[in-house]
Amino acid sequence: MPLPPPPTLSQLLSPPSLLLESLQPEAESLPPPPLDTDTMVVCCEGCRVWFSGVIFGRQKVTRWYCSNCRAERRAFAKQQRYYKTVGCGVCAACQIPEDCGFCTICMIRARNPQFGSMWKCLKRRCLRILKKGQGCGICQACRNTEDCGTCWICVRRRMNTAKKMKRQWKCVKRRCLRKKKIQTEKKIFGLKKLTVKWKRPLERDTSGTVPLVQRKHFSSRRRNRKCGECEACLQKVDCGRCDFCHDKPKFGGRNLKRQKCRWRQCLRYAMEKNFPLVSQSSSYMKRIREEREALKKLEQREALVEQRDADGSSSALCFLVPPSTPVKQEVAHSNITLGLETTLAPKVPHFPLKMEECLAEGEVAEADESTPVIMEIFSLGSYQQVSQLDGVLREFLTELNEIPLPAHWEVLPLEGPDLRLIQRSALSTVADAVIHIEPGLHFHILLHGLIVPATHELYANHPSRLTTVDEVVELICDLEAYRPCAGVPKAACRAANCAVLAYGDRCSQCCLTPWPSGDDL
DNA sequence: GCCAACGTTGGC
DNA sequence: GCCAACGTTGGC
Repeated sequence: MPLPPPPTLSQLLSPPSLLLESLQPEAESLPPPPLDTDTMVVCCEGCRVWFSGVIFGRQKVTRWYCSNCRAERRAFAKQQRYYKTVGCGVCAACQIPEDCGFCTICMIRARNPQFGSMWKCLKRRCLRILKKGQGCGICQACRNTEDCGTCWICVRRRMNTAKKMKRQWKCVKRRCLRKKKIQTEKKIFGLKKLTVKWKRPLERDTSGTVPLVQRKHFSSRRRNRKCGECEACLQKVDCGRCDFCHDKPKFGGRNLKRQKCRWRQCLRYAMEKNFPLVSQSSSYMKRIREEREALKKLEQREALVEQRDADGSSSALCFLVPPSTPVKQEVAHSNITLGLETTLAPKVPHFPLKMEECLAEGEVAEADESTPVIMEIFSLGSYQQVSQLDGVLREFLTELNEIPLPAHWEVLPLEGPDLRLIQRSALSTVADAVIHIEPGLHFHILLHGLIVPATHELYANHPSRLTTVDEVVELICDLEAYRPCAGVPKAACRAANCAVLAYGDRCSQCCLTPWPSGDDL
């Protein structure tokens, strides 16, 4: 049966609502009024025109629309409802005669034929239904159903037919006009404008007493993102390997990203911008880790291949230089690495070493940021062990080696299927505690060889699986709030169900166990 | 909210 | 004018 033609917006808009007519305040195109709440001059959220004489009564209104906009919105909503229930009958989706049988809705319906009939097969859902964030759906641009074919986006799309455009650019003539208008107004009347206009006293100083350097810093619209002192700022040569370098024309790139070499991006600026969040923001940490990891993987692969090519030997050492250390410095570091490998390898075979581990306790603190840090050194033997590790744990190992672990925690040599972290410092309350991360990322904790029972509150306070390095760090931080139960080193004093970790001297279980006489201790 | 893409700025 | 790269836009 042919569908009735869908109602047009103009049909839906006529006749105008009588109710709205009666409520219509005096419309004026006024400039933004002073912020006086008693004047009741309100800006319409739809057309952005200012109206005076608006009465809210007791209603709490956060968004207000003028009568025309309300009518438009109601008509639009009605039309959308129509598209959702009946469909426009014209678009490609409405032309499909049968359900696809594969979409989520069809699958659910296959399992449960009683499933609500109002849910349409996703492939048959009218294309004129506007999704949130797509635009107002009302303005002329939103109502255009086809690309103009003449704007620069359309032209470029035509030119790039062989090489598809990376992003799905929207035809200029189909970009929501209202969205644009609102954004423009926000810019004009919003805080941004004020912040641009406002000038620091230093900049306003015309006496010439302010040093040029300072004035230059504040007068620049572009913020100086260089401290000029950190390792990254002192690096004058692009690495030529990172994604931003690859983008540069001098490295044969297309100049699309136009960003500074990753290893030349000021470290202090990054810290200043993000420092308060560094320990809290998992997304920031995630981003940093992902960036570092992606590059490190690339360098790791290249370093391995290069070394194998150079040595022609399967026992070649794999040197991993931190990303902040540019390619040109690799030779120098290689010498250091060789020395370390030779002297330390027998003591800790196949173990990823960090520079801090090669320094005496006091020296660690003295090693500043500029100290080149060798992220990982391992022989092919350890490389093989790493590769034999569960895939997920292997990823995890890489991530753990990327982040600074809490003081004196380190990853243990790979033995068995678990990834293990140990507290090395004898001064720590949980010295020698070992966190075992099992394949599947479940974990358990051992202290002096005793397993912390699964009933311990520590497990309850953390996810059963450690899926991010942040969770590992949080676990460590929590763990360090405990100390070994007094019963741990003294089996005779230990309850059968000793919690191993306690807040006080003894866990609650051991507190219930009477201590034996001194002779038994 | 993220990030690719790109307009634009500012140093040279 | 060229070029590096900052800051914003807009699709996802």
